[in-house]
Amino acid sequence: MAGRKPRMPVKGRVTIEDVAAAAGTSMISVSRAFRGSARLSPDLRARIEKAAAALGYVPDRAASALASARSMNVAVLVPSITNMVFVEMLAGIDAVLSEERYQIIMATTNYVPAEEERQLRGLLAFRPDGVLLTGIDHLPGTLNLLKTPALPVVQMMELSGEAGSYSVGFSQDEGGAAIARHFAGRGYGRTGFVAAQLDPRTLARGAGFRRALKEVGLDAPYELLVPDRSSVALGAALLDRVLEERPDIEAVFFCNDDLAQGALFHCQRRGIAVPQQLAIAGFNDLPASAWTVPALSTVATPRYEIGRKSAEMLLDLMCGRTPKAARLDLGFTLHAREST
Amino acid sequence: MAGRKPRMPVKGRVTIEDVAAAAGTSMISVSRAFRGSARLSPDLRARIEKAAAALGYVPDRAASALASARSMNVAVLVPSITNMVFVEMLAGIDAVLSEERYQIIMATTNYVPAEEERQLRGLLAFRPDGVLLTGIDHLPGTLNLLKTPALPVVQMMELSGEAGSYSVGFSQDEGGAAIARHFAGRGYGRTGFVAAQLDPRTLARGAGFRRALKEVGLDAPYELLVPDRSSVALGAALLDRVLEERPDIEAVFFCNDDLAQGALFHCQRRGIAVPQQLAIAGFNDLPASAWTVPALSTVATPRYEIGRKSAEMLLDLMCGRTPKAARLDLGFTLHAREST
DNA sequence: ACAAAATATGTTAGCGTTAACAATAAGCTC
DNA sequence: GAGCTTATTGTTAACGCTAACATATTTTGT
Repeated sequence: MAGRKPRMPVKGRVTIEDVAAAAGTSMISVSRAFRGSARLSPDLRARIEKAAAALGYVPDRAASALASARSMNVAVLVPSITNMVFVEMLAGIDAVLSEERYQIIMATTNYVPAEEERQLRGLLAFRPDGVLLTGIDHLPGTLNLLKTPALPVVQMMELSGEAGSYSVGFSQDEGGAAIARHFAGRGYGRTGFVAAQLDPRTLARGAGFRRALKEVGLDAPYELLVPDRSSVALGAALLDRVLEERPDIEAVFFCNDDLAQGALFHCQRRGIAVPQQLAIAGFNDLPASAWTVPALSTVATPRYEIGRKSAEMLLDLMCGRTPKAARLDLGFTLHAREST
Repeated sequence: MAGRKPRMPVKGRVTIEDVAAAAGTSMISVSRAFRGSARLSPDLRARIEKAAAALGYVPDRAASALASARSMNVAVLVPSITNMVFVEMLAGIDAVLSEERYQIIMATTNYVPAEEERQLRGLLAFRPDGVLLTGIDHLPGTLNLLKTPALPVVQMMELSGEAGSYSVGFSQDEGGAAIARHFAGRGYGRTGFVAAQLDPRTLARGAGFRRALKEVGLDAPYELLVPDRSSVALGAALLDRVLEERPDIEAVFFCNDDLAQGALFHCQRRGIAVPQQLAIAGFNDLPASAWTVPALSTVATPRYEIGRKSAEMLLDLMCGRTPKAARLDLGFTLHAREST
């Protein structure tokens, strides 16, 4: 009306309206055709599909999300994707969600709770229909962000005791305890626990290890905890420190396989016989751990299944269904191999 | 007007209008405050920020993208995130893009060109402002999808000869050749090339290896190529096949470090001395490769830098600037270690 | 002191899609 | 064949935000 300059049409963007015009129908029918479910005559559907293909139409999620109040996005927060454990978990999540046409919007927290909150805030701008968090320890602000729009949330890797919260994982504490009992069964008395990247799951493993040693009547372990990020290189370095401080140590539980592999290699290099002079155990069962020489004893964790089941639980919540259980324990498996 | 039932207000969603009301100002000022750049009086800005914080306002990217024709999303396609190489590349991309408030929307192609096209179509629904692709080989349909909206695209890991296309990477072919020359320098005459997951980059390494062997006057290598996904386990299995068919082989170039590590471990298990009885080289220099015993000879690839530089180049393109170069070669480094 | 320029804020109309209706055509019951 | 249901298609008004203007308000130059 008022003589405003019309906005420059964005070049080349094909909209639902263009498709409708080309197919000789209305926008809403095109919308229905693309969402599948609605009833359309096969004839109309075919015409629309042809027109859309010819024009190279790609639906706009932003517009769709705005209009429908469903984004078909799921926000996923993981500590790191340098760690294969979380990558495999993501693969499980994606396998389930992509089937239902949900898109994963992912961010990494670098194991820092404040970073989790910051990244979550960024992901919420995508108006996700649900959220998957790693672990059960979150800042109050993080939980607050999820409270106002009452977003469905599932926590992964650990089991929550909190009422009204959903979680899929296993007992990290029991995992550590399993290693302790294994050490006891092998007759190792002077043990150690070496950990890096002291996230809650790592600490829980240590706590379980300590507890179970006590339960079977063994001495408390020598402990070496450092805040650095785990790596094979760090495992080698920490092994040196352990042997310097406790030359008589018999068995060491490394909080994950990266460290354990590094220690294993370093023993080889230093000519320390594993397990005769020193037994080594890890955690997670990374793909290479079965193939090192000696093969690494470790606790295999079902992260792919955790990803799948978490996604399924979230799917239930997003569709308004009640999940069978609010807390799903998928357990773990001790693999006693050559290194112990 | 017509007595339509008003749409249920979506519960709990705080909009820019709510913030404006609470701060006693207009929507546009809130919008400006959140986008930073626009000029606002410090007083108004403070009031808006306070109101937004109190209400727990989170901007809606979908609405913003729709209104501004800029999504601040960048689509990234990688073959796999099980492969650490691409994870590190992603880290480089994210380091640069998150700085400029862009969000990465990522999908994996599983090394399948048709899957790349399918996933790209899904990502385009996010109306990304730019696209990062892995490799320079794409289906015609894939390129077509990117042509219509004239999206900025940068190709990563390989160098494109195509005019008008942008790429950041290194010569995979030359990487393979470097191993060949290294083998020649060490005096190995009977060589082999073992590859899995036959993507274009893997094949280029093989081609370079073959070419350079010829150049230095050595026999063509024994070759074992399988389509399976690379893994440590597969490396061990392939080593057996190599030794069965060519017991007199002196040096084997595995197309990546996963396979090479598996072969290394397997030699150890079978009591084959590396490098005395058999020399082994890999490709990529994974973190563990410097720590195995013997340490693995390999070609270190600058994937983190490739990620960074690709993102910077894309940033240039998205802002309408012309990148310094359309093709950026970041090279590679041969690490001759104990395994050769 | 007064126009000109710069700064700060507001108004309006979409962006591309879908929910909620409305309308029309076709099929069915008895 | 009237009255009802069902299947198919269309119309309109949002969704939450920002571009493009318009309108104060202040600063600057001379």
